[in-house]
Amino acid sequence: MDIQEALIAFDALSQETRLKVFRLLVEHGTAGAPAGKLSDALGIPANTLSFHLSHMTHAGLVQSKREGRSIIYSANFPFFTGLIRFMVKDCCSVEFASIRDDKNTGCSVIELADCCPAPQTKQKGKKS
Amino acid sequence: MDIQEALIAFDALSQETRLKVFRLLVEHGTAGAPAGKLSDALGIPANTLSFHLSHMTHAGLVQSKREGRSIIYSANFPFFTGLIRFMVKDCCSVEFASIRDDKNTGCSVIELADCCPAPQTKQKGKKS
DNA sequence: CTAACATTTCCATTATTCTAGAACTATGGA
DNA sequence: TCCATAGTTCTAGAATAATGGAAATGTTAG
Repeated sequence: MDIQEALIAFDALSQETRLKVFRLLVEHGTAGAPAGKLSDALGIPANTLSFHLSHMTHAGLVQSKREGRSIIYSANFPFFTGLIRFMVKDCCSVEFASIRDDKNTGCSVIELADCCPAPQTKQKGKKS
Repeated sequence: MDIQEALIAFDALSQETRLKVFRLLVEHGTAGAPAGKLSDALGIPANTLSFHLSHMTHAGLVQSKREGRSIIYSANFPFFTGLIRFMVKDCCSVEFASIRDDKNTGCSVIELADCCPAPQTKQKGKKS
């Protein structure tokens, strides 16, 4: 993920209808849901939704496949986690968000500092 | 962080100048940098930058304080990590991104699945 | 082939956002 | 006080994005 891709991804997520669509698709998991179902669920005209879905597809956030008369949309999870990785690596400071790869699980492990307005009473193992 | 806040945050990050400003501020850490320095560094007219900084401040991404004649802007790291938390908790599936609190360190620990295009039967080796 | 269906494309309208010149406000120094 | 410096606000035009009606496309069933 480079800065230009991230920009387009943020843009896709910065509109209420699109963010709602994305969250709805997340609920439907990798199986996804047909455009009409999303349109019904959100009460948005099919053509308007189609515009937003196309926007999100272009951004990389969702993908689609035809299944009979329907077109099934689904969230592109690897892309979304890629965006999170970009935010941690390239838009934050290691003091607040660090990332490392866990060789055993093959996962990226992110630690977010719990730097809240009201610091905990114990808080002894704090670095920094 | 609720959906409305996240929307405004994504909007703030979805514009090239603003994302560049944020990344620049991240480099300056908690100390931050005066508006003029950002303006010079990015080659953007002061008034245009001011418009974007105000946008970002309203979103919660940055904060400012006056210091003599300068106004020092800095990244709001807790807010930004809050946005990452929101993305993991409320915009993703546990299969791809999980989050838990580490009682010892007081940090949130996120695990991002290394979900590659070709899901092998077993994947012990790391691939980049 | 025709009809019904699911979705997209085309188009015009409306709304929002970006940009930068000019004017304005706030601060510190002589 | 007057001046220079540092930023912000006002303003309006240009550019971009969102919306939904109507028409077009692609798919399946009869």
